[in-house]
Formats: sequence, structure tokens, C-alpha cells
Amino acid sequence: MPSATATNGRETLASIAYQRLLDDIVGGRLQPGTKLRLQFLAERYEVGNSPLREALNRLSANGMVQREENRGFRVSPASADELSELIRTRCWLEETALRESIRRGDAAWEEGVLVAYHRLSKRNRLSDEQYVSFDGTWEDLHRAYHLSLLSACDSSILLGFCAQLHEQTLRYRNLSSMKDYRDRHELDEHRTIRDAVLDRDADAAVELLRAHYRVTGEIVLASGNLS
Amino acid sequence: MPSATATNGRETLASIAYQRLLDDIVGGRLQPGTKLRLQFLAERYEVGNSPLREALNRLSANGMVQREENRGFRVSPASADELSELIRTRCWLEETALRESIRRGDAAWEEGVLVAYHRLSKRNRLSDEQYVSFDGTWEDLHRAYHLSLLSACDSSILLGFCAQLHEQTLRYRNLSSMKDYRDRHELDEHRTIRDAVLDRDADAAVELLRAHYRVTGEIVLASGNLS
DNA sequence: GGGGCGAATTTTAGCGATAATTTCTTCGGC
DNA sequence: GCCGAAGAAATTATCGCTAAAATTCGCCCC
Repeated sequence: MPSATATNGRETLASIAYQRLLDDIVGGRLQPGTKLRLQFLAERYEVGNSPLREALNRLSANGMVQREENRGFRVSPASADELSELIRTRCWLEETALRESIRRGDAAWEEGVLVAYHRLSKRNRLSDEQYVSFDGTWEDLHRAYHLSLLSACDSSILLGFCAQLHEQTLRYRNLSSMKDYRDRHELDEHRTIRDAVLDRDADAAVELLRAHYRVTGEIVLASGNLS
Repeated sequence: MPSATATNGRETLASIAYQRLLDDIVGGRLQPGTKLRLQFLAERYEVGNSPLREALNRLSANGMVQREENRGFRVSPASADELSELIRTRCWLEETALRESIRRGDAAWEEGVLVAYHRLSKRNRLSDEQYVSFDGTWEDLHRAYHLSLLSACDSSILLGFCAQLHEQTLRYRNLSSMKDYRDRHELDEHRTIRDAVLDRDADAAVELLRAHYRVTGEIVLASGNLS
């Protein structure tokens, strides 16, 4: 998330509530369209309604929840149309970022991509249980890998947008009934993208990345239960 | 603004505070870096601090204010670096949106562009007085015109991003001390862009639009007082 | 006497409880 | 069956309390 937040030591309850709400929405534990009643959330997260309202307002600004004046909040609806719009937009933005990243990236960037892929692949081979790491969940590594590809585009604004779109599409992935999407040749795709990027072959890298997103989208659309 | 807000009749104090805060920040009446003390804002806008906190949290999510844990809020700082990043990103995103818009736009879209330009030019000719004083109306027409160009891109997400960037750059324009901003041939530029767009000449339109933004950015950078 | 460190005071943000509007529901009348 | 009004529920806003941070003042050391 963009979060123009200079987290300074102690976390506020509002930020905790924000993070947990975001996790639950992206994780699909709060279904699209769900009415978010404050009383319910208050006992679910064990916080008062003041921090909750702050968290919900933040989420409403980046599209994760909808706010209706005087009628509270609900989880943003999910639809096949929005998913395809999401993927289309993501392809556009990441193409721009990736081309720029390939054009401008230095040695440190290359190493960052390499390391991010390495961590992801290691995590892929080992199951969640045996893999003990400080790096976080597979999703964290996956996100880190994709962002590392774009990280040399020299626009934190564009990176923020891409991160937002990543989160949104992740939500759709988690909503769909595709459980073992990792059994796909996703790691192969990630590797070929990495190679094209490190070869500085922008056209190939972009095409691979777009295909990567398109395929994921189609799988979600096919197996998902969306309106 | 993106605002996933289904404004439903009555406005809440939080939304009013949001709007007024946004106006004051974009209008430059709240300088970058200003500490936003709740007590000060409460008497300035005559609302309690709960709606204020909600407004500030929304603004923090789209980058207009910075939030520091346990230390409140402040107006996002403005720098020459950020401005050039802003313009660079805006050029990228609007190029994408404009090309797509030109490719997909139908007759209704063409007419929308035509009308938006007409309104803007009429307002332009009418009175320099109102043009200089930021009563908002000219800015509204200007924003509407630029968004109309992109409106057929068929991605409300991308449009939302572009609107956000528009607002950010508008803030920089208002922060700078460019007095003779109108002496530029802005209306000419808007007209030539319109013509290229209606001619479906994507390459020309994109180049004109990018030049439009680049020149504005350079003027702001030259006349502005940024760090 | 000047400067820097540390503790007490003041200020400010964060949070929860309660009151006030607004919306939704239900029941009665036409 | 439909419209309207009263009751119920939920959201929104105000206020006060607690805790954290910034400032000030005093003290000690140089």
C-alpha cells in the first residue's frame, strides 16, 4: 500500500485495525459487499469505534471499502468486469514501469531482482510449514518480487499505484476458488520474466509479464464465483 | 478524486471537512509541511475532531497529508523532485489513457471533448479577473476538459489515478508564484490538443499533451519557491 | 558565565463512552 | 395494496479522559 505513513515506533490502534481489516478483505475472509457494522468489527478486532472509523476511512480512499454517507461502510463489491478492468490497467501501468525500470536499472537493481526471485523460488519449493524465515508469507515474497522488477522506474508514485493494483488483484485471487494456483507453472513464469528482465529485453519481458497477468486473470475468472 | 463514495443526499461533517481541507491544501492556503493541529482545524472549520480525523485519514491515503504515528498530521511536503516525478508519471499515465481513449472513443466521447473545450474557452475569454482569482470554476472546467480527453479509455481506475495526479500538480501550480500564468498560450494548447484528438491522431495528441504538461511544470519550477 | 543534559510542565494526539441525527423497519390506517 | 407515521437500529458527532510527545525550566558540569 502507498501509505504515506512514517511509522514512528508505536503503532496506533487505528493502524492495527487498518492492517487487520485490509488483511481480512484481501484474504477474502470478509466477502465483497459485506456490511461492515462497527459493533461487529469492534468485537472482532477488540478496538473502539473511533480507531475503526479511521481505518475504514483510509480503506475507503484506496477503494477497498465503499463508504455511503450516513449509511456506513461495506466491503467493495467484486465483479468480473472490475477484475478485467483491473488486469487491463495493471498491464498498462506495469508495462510502463517495467520498461522504465529496464532502461534505468543499475547493478543494485539487478541484484535486487535476483534476490527477490531467489527467495520466492526457495519458498516455492519448500512447503509453508518447513520454511521458517523472516521474509514473511509466500504472498509477501511474491509481492516483493513483482515490485522489485519495477523498482528502478524512479517513480514512487507509479510504484504505489502498481502496489495498489497488486493488492486488488490479490483479493480476487483469494476470492476465487482456485486453491492451488501455485501448482501452476507460476515459478517458471517468474523465472522467464526474471531472465528477460536481466537480459534487458524489454519487449520480451513486457510480453511475458502481461501474459502472466492475463493467464492469472483468466483462471480466476473461470474458477471464481463472481457476479 | 477517486472517492469510492456514493454520496447519498445529506453530507456528513467529515465529508465537508475533507472537501474544505482538500481545497485549502490544493489552493495553497495550507502550506506544505504545515502541522495540522486538530484544535486549530476544529476552530477553522467549526467541526469537532472526530470528523476532522476522518477527513485527515482519507487525505493521508491519497497523499495530500502525511500521517505520523502518535504525532498527528501535516500537509505533505512539496519539492522540485516530487514535482518532476509527478509530471513524469502523469505523462506516462495520460499517454496510455489518451491513446486508448482515441482508439476506443465513440461519437458521444467526441462531443464530450468538444463541449468541455467549448466551456473552458468561453470561460477563458469571459474575464481575466475570474481567471486569475482561483474561484475554482475555471479549474473545474479545466479539470473536466482534461478528463474528458481520457474518459473513453474504459478504465475508471486509470481515470481515478489521472485525476489524483491532476489534483497534485494543481497544488504545485497554486503554490508557485506564477503570476503571468495566463499569458501563456494555454488556450491555444488546449485547442491544438483537442484538434489532434478529434482527428484521432494519437501520436500528435500525445506529444502535444506531454509538451503541455512539461511546459507547465517548467514554468512552475522556474517561478516557484520549492525546496 | 556559557552550554548542554535531564526532569517537570504543557501541549497535543489518541481513544472510548455517550448523545444526537439519520435511516431502516414495521405497523396501522385509508 | 399503498402510503404514512412511529419505533428501532445504526451511523455520526461531541466531549472528556488518558497517554504520549514537545517545550520549558532548572541544574550540573565545563
